Amino acid sequence: MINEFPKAYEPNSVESKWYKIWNDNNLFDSNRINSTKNYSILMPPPNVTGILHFGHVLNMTIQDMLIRRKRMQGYNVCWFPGTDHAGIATQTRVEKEIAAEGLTKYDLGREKFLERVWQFKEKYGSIIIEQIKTIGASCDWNKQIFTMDEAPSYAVREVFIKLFEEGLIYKGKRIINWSPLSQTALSDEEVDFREVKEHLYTMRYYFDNGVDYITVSTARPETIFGDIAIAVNPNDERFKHLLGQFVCVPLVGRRIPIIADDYADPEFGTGCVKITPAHDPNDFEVGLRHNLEIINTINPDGTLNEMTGKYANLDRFVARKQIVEDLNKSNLIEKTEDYVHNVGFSQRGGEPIEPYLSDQWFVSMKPLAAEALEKVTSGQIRFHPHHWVKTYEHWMNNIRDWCISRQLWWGHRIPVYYSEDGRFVAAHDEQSARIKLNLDDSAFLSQDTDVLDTWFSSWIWPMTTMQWLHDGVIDETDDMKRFLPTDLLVTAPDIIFFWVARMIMATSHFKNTIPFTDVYFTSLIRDGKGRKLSKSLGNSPDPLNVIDKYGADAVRFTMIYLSPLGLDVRMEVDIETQDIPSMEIGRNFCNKIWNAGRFLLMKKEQIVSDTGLNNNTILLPKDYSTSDKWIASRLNNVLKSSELMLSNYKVNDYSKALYDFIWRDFCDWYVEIVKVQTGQDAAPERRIETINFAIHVYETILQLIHPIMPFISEEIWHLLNQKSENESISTHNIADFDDKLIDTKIESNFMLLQTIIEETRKLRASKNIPPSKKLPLTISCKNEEIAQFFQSENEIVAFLGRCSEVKVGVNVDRPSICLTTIVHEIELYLEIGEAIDIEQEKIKLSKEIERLKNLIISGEKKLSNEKFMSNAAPEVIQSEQEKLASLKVSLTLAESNLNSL
RNA sequence: GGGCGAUUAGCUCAGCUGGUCUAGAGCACCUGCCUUACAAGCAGGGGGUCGGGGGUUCGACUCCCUCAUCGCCCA
Repeated sequence: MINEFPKAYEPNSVESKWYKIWNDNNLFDSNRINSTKNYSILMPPPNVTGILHFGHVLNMTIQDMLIRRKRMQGYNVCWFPGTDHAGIATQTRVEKEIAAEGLTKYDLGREKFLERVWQFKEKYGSIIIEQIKTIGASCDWNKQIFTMDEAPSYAVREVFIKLFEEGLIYKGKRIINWSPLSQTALSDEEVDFREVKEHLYTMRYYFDNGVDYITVSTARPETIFGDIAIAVNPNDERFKHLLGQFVCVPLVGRRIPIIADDYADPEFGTGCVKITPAHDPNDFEVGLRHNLEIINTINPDGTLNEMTGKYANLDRFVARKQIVEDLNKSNLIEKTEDYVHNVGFSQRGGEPIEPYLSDQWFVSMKPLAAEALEKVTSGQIRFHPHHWVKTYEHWMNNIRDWCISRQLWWGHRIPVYYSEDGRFVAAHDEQSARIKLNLDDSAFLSQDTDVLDTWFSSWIWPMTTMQWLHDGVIDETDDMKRFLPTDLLVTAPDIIFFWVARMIMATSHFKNTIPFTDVYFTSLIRDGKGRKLSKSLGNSPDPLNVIDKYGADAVRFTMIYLSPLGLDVRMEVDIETQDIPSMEIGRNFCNKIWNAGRFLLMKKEQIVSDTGLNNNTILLPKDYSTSDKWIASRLNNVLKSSELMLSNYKVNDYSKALYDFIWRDFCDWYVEIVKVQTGQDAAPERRIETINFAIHVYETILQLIHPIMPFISEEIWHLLNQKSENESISTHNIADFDDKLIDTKIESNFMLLQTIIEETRKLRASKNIPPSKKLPLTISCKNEEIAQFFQSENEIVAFLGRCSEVKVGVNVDRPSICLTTIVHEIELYLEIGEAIDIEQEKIKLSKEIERLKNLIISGEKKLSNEKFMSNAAPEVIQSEQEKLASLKVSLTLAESNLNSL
């Protein structure tokens, strides 16, 4: 058997082996068992053409942990996986691909181009899903959907039609965020504002007389061709007399009026502001109020158009330079100042967005927001960490309509049909559109050429994953009955508006329920310099390389261990070697767990061969030693707290609790003690029952770590049990904690034992005595009870303290040559068998006496403070009194030791 | 400008509703060890006036105010 238990854990082969077996055995199938308890999680769909990054790794691990935990608790679990079509990103990539062939999408035409995108999706679309599998994600793959699949597409159309008919979707000519690079509209959420250093130009707008002028400041002189008015504040006394007069737009020559509008801020610039309704959202509003003409002067690709004369076809920023130069030549610029202001950038392409006037489709958000806000503020949906509720509230209370149309080809085409007479209607197909429009079968219709924002299919994800409206009709599916609302959503906080908020809106509006009860916002992963790991910065190693190096379990564990709730994670990364050195935490932990298992199994084999007893009889609680009781108490504590931690999504605390319990309590202490308790001197039955008990505790440990480290726990579980591959640790319910086994008295007794052993080790270490040199130890106790305790644990102290013998007694005389220490009124005498440095010992003792005295003074001060005595809780006072008494005894002992030196 | 969060050992962080804290862990550093699994390990050590200031309290890393620095979100 030991041959099968190599000295070091080799994750790679183990991981690929088990994932295949799990999958083949339908372990992740949500119909695997028939339970009344359901638990489900919606996977945030990654982009179909994306590749795995560390954000995914953390996110997927958290989800998998909770899914696996519930699976081990007998729940009927379903983790809904899928991918989204990522409109702009995917289309851009395919455009690049065909550009390499010297083609544009217009050369191919819409249909041919879409064929290419589908080919691209077929080729690359499953990469990320396969990568997610290497992490060990236990999704129900039978339920995987893609946003462009037929069923969710049907639902998308149906949702559009419903909202259109309810009047919640409308078409309008608005200033929207235009991406010149992708040549499409974007929603407000897809724009990032950044401060940029530019210039503020103050230009002269001359009156008809050609002598007088007013000055107007702008950061965007290239938009003067669209100027249609100059606005001043109606209360601005400086300009009241000019209202109604006309000035001449520099370079352009157009005469425009001076109008009064509150939008003009007397404090800003000169107090006069040029109004360019086609190129600024605020100016657009002014234009509406004053019924001004709208002149568009920019092309969709960000170049100036024919309205700008000689500047036509120049890029907006090139044109700006040119125009400023020309204005200066004509002495039309009064001054140029440095100017820092916020500019919107496309999240996708990174270029400055252009406020652009165009016909777009919008979802009217205010009617949807009220209910969605209430779902969160009322606590029906809980956010973790809770502080995100404020951000959510703010967005909902200041919500603006959602621009959902995109001038792309890849995506769900807007299901709106126009008749020749200009009417339009939302419908699934031409035929039903004709019926709705009262047209005969032969009437010509054209479909809207735009597609919908990708998030328009994502916001109904909670329902489409459950096959809602997959045929446009079925409004309630079996999955919905079982799993809606789902239990948890795990996502990065940057998509709280894009996705979380809108899913809540959609589910509330269409199904009058919530999509999930809990939302966990994950940490952001940053490099050692605090920068977010990102592809564009090139500061992220490929997670697969890191997994290959350390194993998926190690990576999973480390990510969880380093990710506190609500805070970002910083990790040193090395791009050259594709390494994240801190992954050693998880790898070393795996190694520790592995070797503990290896040892227990070896030990059992040895005992079986020594005694001839080969059974699985486990020690009964009535026969537990102090140490057995202690580990049982610690184990049950961990079982209890892990349930509490996981049900509160404290996954980081969970990993820490396991790490400390397994490494410190189990390996450092209990396994060492097992070596004593199963030694040759022990009774054969006792030996086999004790090792079986230790293995039993260890198996529970495997169950505890399985959610975080599924592969290694499965592998060892099989090595221990010789189970068939069809069985899995994850289908055996995890043990419940037993409150009766949690014993604080035992734990404090054991702590005293630990302290004595540690003090003994410290004495040894202070003289650098190697562990091979065993020395006699005397434990001098203050009373018989404690002496008896140490007498009974004599062997353990001897083994762990590397002692040749341990003498225990009450107020034992100090041997003439020894190192001493006093702890909890107990004196330790370690005979090192050689002369000790008296002076050094005196210094040590004097320091100790000083320390004790200080503590005694502060304790006495506290206890003589009347206010403390009258205000503090009785148990606090009592513990202070006990502490003081104990300190005094220790002081006396230390002083007498010093005197005897 | 508004909101949220952070500031504890050289680094990364625990420390929840104030009193077992004489402030912990891991990494790094130093010392000693191939000791009944694990050197990816074991045993031990050094290192912090808990960002500054003020307040509440018998008592503050913990609560309040304020300032500073950093990060994120919204305008």
